[in-house]
Amino acid sequence: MSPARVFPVLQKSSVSLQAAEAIKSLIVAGELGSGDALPPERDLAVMLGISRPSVREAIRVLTAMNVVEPRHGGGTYVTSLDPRLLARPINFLLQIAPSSFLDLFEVRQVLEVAAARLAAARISEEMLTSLEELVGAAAAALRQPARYSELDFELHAKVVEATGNPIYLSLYESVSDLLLETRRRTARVPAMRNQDHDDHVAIVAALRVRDADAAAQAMHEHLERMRRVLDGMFGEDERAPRQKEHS
Amino acid sequence: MSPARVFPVLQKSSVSLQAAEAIKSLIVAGELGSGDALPPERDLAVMLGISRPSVREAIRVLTAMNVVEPRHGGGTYVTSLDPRLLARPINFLLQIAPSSFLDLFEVRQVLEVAAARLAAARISEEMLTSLEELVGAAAAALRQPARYSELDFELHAKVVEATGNPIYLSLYESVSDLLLETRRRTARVPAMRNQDHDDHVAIVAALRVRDADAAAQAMHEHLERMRRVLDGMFGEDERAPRQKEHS
DNA sequence: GCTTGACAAGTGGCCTGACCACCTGATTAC
DNA sequence: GTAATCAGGTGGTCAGGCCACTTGTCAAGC
Repeated sequence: MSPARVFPVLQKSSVSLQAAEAIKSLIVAGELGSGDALPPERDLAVMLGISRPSVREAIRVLTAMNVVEPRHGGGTYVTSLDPRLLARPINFLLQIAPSSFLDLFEVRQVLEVAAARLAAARISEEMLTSLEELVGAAAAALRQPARYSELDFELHAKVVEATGNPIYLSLYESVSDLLLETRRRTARVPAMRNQDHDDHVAIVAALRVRDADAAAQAMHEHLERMRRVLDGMFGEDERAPRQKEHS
Repeated sequence: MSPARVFPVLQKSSVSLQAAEAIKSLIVAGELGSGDALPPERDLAVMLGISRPSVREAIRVLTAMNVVEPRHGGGTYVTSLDPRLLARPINFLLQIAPSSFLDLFEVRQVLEVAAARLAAARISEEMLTSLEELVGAAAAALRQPARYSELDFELHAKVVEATGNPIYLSLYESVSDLLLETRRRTARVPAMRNQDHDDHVAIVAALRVRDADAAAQAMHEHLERMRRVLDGMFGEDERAPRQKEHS
């Protein structure tokens, strides 16, 4: 028994992924920071002792992770490393998860209600005024479905943003992305927009006075109303929303 | 004003990243599933109208995301797509910003408290007995850190599973997997284990009588205790951890 | 003197073609 | 019938080249 322990590294990873790791660890070690330029691909290849195609694979991997950003003809640079950027690739996880709209909406509801509660304690003054401006703009756009829906979207995202938790935000963004179509459909009814707007006013008011329970409660009721509408649109039998329409 | 609107796509993305997206959408659409083989790189190049190096870049990106797994000489296959695997790449974020552990834990807390609430209403009799068995087994393992930690893990996952919402489960699994190391560290203290166990008993008891508020409350307090410990480990002053120590 | 234009070097984007290492299944030798 | 061998398919890597874009320089024009 005790099979390993002697074998040191066992690196089955490809050279390009090793190169990507090497660059990442330079960033972790602080040798490379936001905005810094990487050496040219050709130089990097020599430095790492590998070929240029392999270097390019490594850079592509880091590009897909939003760690690095190549500019055609102008070099490759470390991004802002904003946690919201780095956490983005989770989207794919949600896209793949077996799900129905109702399941997704339930997750959205949980995330947003909790976000309202957290935001009440942490929201900044700027964020608060910005929210109030959004509500004002929405009031003026009650008769323009597309415009209203845009503002609605922005408002909800801002509440989540106000939690100050970037991971939370990117999770919310992906859920909300997947629900985009359902949001468009509920926004089409004028009466619905009026109700929504009243709800928004209540939510922002609760945030203004930093009443966490009231904010959570208002958000809960707001989404509960929408859920009831969705329930009618996507009954039980509409599970598994992803399938081909032909063949 | 209104600058865009006319320009349709503006695809500045490289062909390899586009190819990666194309393959991903095949998976999302269900045309490609777990364990399926991708076409050989050479064929894929012809099919997508690009060169093999570009295809390889795309495959490398998907490999780094744990979506696909090439076997030298044996083809490239879609992985299990396990949420825990897909979430792994965020580790980089946790490395460059250790304070994100707190953000991540906050997400876990929100998910689990809400899960406890939902589970109280929906949990099945089998699930309930299974939970009670787990608590019993944990009581007997209070002096075996590794074993206890295993049971603890299983119990929490089961509560989330009892919501009946698969998205919840994959979100929870990925978050919890990323926090694995921190869980190991908090589980090392014997006194902590006793406290944890008492909390678990309370949670399961609340689920047994289907008291949603009590279950949520018990879960909240349980995690709140753990959060306080983590707060000490990754406190505020650990922000902005990346700088060079030499010039 | 200042601006403007063309030019050249540097750099990323992409491709062709080749060789090697590894796996698999069929064929062959025993 | 079994085992060794071999050939084809496939991923891993490299070399070298051409194109597109950016940037700085430098000369021509104002």
